[in-house]
Amino acid sequence: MLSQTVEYALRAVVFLADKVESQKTGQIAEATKVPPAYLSKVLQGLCRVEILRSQRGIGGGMSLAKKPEEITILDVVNAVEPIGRIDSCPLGLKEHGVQLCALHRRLDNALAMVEDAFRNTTLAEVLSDPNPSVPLCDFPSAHG
Amino acid sequence: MLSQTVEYALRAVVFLADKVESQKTGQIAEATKVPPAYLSKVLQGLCRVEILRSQRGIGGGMSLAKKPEEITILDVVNAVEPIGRIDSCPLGLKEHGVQLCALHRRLDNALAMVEDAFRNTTLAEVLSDPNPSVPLCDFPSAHG
DNA sequence: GGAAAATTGGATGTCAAGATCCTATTTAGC
DNA sequence: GCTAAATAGGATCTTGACATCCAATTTTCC
Repeated sequence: MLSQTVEYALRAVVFLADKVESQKTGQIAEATKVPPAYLSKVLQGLCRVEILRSQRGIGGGMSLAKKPEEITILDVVNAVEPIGRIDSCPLGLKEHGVQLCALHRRLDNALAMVEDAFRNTTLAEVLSDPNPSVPLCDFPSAHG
Repeated sequence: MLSQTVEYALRAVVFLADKVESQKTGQIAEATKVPPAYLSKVLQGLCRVEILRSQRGIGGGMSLAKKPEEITILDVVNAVEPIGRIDSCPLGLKEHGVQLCALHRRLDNALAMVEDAFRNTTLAEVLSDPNPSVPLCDFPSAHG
């Protein structure tokens, strides 16, 4: 239900949120197990919406454009593939104004719950979660 | 975030939940504004999991295989495109057992909320919703 | 200024979802 | 049994998501 690209993007930003220096896309790709060439495109997209910042040339790479406390899961998801809330009748009929029918209102409520959950979770919260499994599952807690 | 096919399937079952007689796929397609040939395939899938029942020949068509109180949104969604809960680390690492990391646990929690919401909504509830917009937006309340 | 290191972006390939069409099969009614 | 009405299912087409590759551009360091 969540696209592969969203998953890739989230892995990358979580990985970067833990780092103080910029990281090359190759490093990020290896750590997050994402195809490097494809990850490159995904990261470009995240740069355009200013979640990431890129630096070319020697010593360059990718880094967060904001503090981890200022980036939410929703920011990342929306940059890649918006949740797609239902804001008007998908059948296109306007007979009932903006009010959704029972079916679509319930579907949209579910989407709203997801959106809220994502909006209320920052990268900082993910990193500080007292979960014995470290983010991305396979990283020892080597920060830097 | 919800696939087009899920939307089509839900429209069809909600439409049928309101009918006592079986409906031809062409009628369903027209009412729900879904491409007829494609809807046919979707309905076939719903028959296989026994959400719908089909009847060939003159006077045949599609009808619910169960009472509207016994079919949930989740039943329909799962028949077409399962929610895709995250039950193990997407990176494939097993170092931390079955425990998800902070990122994936939060993503899975969001999926769980959707799953619960869908499991707790039957077609009967959708139909009896006191919403001024009738289901599928454009149907007058002509039952039959 | 030249070489090496990195991202950028265009072109292209692959595969599954979405969609269509046509024939086969089943069924009701005569 | 024959015919008309309906679904079943196979073959095919189209489009977008996912993915790869390579040349162009920017940047640092010497």
